[in-house]
Amino acid sequence: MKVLSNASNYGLRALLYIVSRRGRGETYISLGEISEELDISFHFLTKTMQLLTQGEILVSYRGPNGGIALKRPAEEIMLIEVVKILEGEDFFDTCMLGLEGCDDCNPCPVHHLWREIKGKVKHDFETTSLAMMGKRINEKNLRLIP
Amino acid sequence: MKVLSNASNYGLRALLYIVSRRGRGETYISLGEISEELDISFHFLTKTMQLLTQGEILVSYRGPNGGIALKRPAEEIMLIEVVKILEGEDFFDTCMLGLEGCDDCNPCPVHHLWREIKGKVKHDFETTSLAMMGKRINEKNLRLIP
DNA sequence: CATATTTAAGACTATTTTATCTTTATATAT
DNA sequence: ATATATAAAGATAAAATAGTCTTAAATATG
Ligand code: SF4
Ligand code: SF4
Repeated sequence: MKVLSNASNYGLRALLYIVSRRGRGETYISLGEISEELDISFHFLTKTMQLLTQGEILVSYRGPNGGIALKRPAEEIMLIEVVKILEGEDFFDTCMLGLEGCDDCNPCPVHHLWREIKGKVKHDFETTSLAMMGKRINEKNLRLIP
Repeated sequence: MKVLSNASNYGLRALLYIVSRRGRGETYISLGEISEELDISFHFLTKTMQLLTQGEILVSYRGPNGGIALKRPAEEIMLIEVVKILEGEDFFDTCMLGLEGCDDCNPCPVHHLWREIKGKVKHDFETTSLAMMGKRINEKNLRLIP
């Protein structure tokens, strides 16, 4: 059961890497460092992070000592915003049986199940900020690599 | 957010079509009828249903008036069995961030969220039988097509 | 037996996702 | 100025998923 694409996985892990390493003094973190630390293909990661830069999550700076950094406070960036950029705005419009053009009034046989599941995922993503995750990672010493 | 492949979607919809139309007298329902009624590619559906036949969910019969039928009572077939055949036995072993080799003791930053979500999906699939769905479909007149 | 109907099997094509490689643009440092 | 480090952009390749087409095997019927 895969709910996120690899691109999203990489993007989220990279952001979590950044927020969990804040305060070490660096302003920009290079994509080379992230791809190496997290063992993610450099070029693929680059493309993914470009989307987040275009999506106003990150700012980037070229040249020596350049890299990427959060554009806004980590407290203000909810996971849902990241996911919507990487997966598309319609991420939560998809359906369990792949049907279309339906709502609570015109449900398919699994709508009641799907509604709850999708609701929980959406709620989780809406209420979790990068700051919360960063704190959690450091406090519990959680891993970002296999 | 897509949790099931197209093959699973088609397979489930076909099974639901069968159980919601039981008792009309036919023993076997042809793949041609199903693919037409549900607007699913005939050949693709055929391949999918072959997996379910091999997986002891269906029996098939060739020749005129042939088709497929449930091998066991609809009460005994839980959705999880179907999904595991079509998606693989490891369907519930995948992870939110795509990491591997982890469990409750070695969690990644989103493990607590993922655990709950995956648990609910698994529980839903484990406790829902084809018979329950068939009854539901007929009682509430639910649709299987877009 | 001959023919029509239906599933089984597998080759083939198309699309999407994932990954790699190459080139370009921009900034820094010497 | 020149060399170096870095992100941006885009071309190309590989792999996974989805879909189509062809042929074979089994069965029923006349
Ligand atoms: S009825 Fe609900 S679960 Fe089914 S396809 Fe529509 S929105 Fe999705
Ligand atoms: S820690 Fe949990 S959610 Fe994270 S990758 Fe492992 S099993 Fe999946």
